[in-house]
Amino acid sequence: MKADISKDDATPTLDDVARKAGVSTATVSRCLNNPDRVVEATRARVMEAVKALEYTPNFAARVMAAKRTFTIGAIIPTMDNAIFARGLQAFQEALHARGYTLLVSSSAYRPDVEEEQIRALVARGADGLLLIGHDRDAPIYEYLERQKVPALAAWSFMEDGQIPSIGFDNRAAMSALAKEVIRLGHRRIAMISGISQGNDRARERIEGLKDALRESALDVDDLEIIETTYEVENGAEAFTQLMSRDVPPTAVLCGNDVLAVGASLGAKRLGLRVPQDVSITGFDDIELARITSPALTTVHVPHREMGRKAADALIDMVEGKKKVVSAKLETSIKKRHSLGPCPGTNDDPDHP
Amino acid sequence: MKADISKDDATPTLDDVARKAGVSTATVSRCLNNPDRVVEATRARVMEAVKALEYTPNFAARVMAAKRTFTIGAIIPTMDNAIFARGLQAFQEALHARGYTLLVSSSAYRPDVEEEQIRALVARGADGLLLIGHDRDAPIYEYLERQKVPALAAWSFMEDGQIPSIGFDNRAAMSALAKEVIRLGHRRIAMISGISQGNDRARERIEGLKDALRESALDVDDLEIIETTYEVENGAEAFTQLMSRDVPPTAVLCGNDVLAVGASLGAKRLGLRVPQDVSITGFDDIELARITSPALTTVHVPHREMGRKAADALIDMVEGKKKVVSAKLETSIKKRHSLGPCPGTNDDPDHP
DNA sequence: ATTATAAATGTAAGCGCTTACACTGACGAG
DNA sequence: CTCGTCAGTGTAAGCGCTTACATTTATAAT
Repeated sequence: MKADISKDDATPTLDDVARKAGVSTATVSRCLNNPDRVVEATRARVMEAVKALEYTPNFAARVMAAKRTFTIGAIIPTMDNAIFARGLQAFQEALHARGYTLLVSSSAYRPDVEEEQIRALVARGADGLLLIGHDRDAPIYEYLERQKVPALAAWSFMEDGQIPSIGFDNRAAMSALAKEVIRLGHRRIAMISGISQGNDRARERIEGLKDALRESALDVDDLEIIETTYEVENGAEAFTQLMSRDVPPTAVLCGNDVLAVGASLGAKRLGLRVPQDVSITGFDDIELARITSPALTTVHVPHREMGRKAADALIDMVEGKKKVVSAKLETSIKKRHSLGPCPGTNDDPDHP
Repeated sequence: MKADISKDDATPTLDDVARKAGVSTATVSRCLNNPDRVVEATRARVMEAVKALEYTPNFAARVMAAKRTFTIGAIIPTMDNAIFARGLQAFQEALHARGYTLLVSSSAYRPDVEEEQIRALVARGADGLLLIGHDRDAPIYEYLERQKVPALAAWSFMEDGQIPSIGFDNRAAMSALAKEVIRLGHRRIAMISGISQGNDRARERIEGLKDALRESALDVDDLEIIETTYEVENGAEAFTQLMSRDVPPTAVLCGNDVLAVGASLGAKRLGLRVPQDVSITGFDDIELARITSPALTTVHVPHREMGRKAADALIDMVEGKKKVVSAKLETSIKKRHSLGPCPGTNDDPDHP
């Protein structure tokens, strides 16, 4: 009795499908990629064979031959935090709608790790890359250019960056919020920021606050800023530190909502009421901002819109449709309850 | 004047490196993959060429030839929610430490999307897959088996599942929490659960509550359960609904922290104090649970440990080291402030 | 019917890498 | 001095797919 050679336990290949359908591999390939270049009857036969064999194209082989992966990579600073979650979810949905798959990896806010991940994704054939912000060394942009992998920056807007961006003006947004704080009578203002090194969003937000201070003729040198990593507990600690000063601030602006929630927590521990004793503001308007109490006055960022637009723009770049795609999205101040008039001020501008 | 053929603008290949170093492609390949099989002097020369050319191996080609990708795929129900974030972060870190890359995609809690993503990741050559829970149709497991792609389930433990799991006993954990609730005098108990269809974690948690009820000789039929998707606002709405009953519950157990925070929010809107008027509990112990007020009494799940162990177990499976790796992790009840004695009960068992 | 033209399909050459196998030369044993 | 051994390299055969080009077949115009 002969061994049954055809007992094919391995995963079927294009060749198997072709043989089964009685056509050439080219035809099978066309059925899968350009169905309209194959006559109906043949296509039906091929598709049947595909189904019968449960054929799935080998991705690596396809990539190698076609030099396209329909894969977009995204490298975000962290997954362990909701800041990027919503925008990324929208980004993925939009990609999916256009037939692309998203690969996500995180850099832990470390430039060297980010670079490694960029190379890994490019090596894996990502057709395009979504990066957060603009802060990175020139060589990596050159690398991307050499590899001809288009990249787009999000969560930050820069008119003439090395790569186009879909984002918002962190500086102007923070400035607007700070002006509101100042309008409410606050003069002693402090800030808890994320680490600004290698993070243009954080840096721009700081600058925005300074802009507002200057515009109101307040002394920028008086501004105390504590930089810390994005964790609730760190926000609490920084806040405690700030309030231990001889002349503690009456308003603490935070670089993001996570830090602001931490500050809130710090205030609670110190027995301070927000906003009666001290005002706190956030940035990003993640869900957390709404459900914490008091609910955070913060800068609303259109995360979902940003994700969606970034996806469309990036795919356009990948498919070579358009060139310049940068877009500046509008942010707004979301007034909730963590910001109030400066204590000791007689006149609340909103209730004169 | 002849065109300068050697002006190679394209990305360098193994061949280019080999030529530059004056060796064969096999040697270059060996330098990269089995450095000790090449003599020092040659290796140095090759490495120099690699550096000079800024050579990066073509991933697809490597995969195709070697049939290994050093890539692990993970499919989680959603990224738009912190439940999986921490565990996944730990998972990625552990993978990275062992030289693997993580590819994440999300299924939006939809079985059909999950299946699509599984196939996509397998096609992309994932060496192994991390899946959440055990609820999926048999054919997909057969597919995985046929493709010889090992998979591991996390966030759920099942002794004899189709695939091994690194998780915890959702049922026992919820039962333990419910017993605590009952011990505090609560008799009218309700639950807000995630959609249990296709979600074994949600289902097990419901069963756990029922177990506790039965053990305390309470009528399971009296238990009202509202199922809704994991969003804060849905938790609030479900809570409001529950409290509008003729005989509202005195304790509302939630399928997870997000829903519990929503319930809390609902209570606030209704003017109910937690836990004086009504008790609320969560599940998962994500950061949110600690910072919401009142801080949530919830089930603590060792997310980071789970992620780490899952990574190690999965890699062991991929590398064929071990076979059975299932592990049941311990959970604990995290007592905070959202659970109190039943109102109207004279005796608080903790302060008799 | 005949031929020009277009549509459908087949042929086969890679894509860039790994690896089985072949080869070379140095070394120690006999 | 010869031969077997073996470490270090080279040769070349794929891996499974896409696609330019060649070939065949259908369609339309004469």
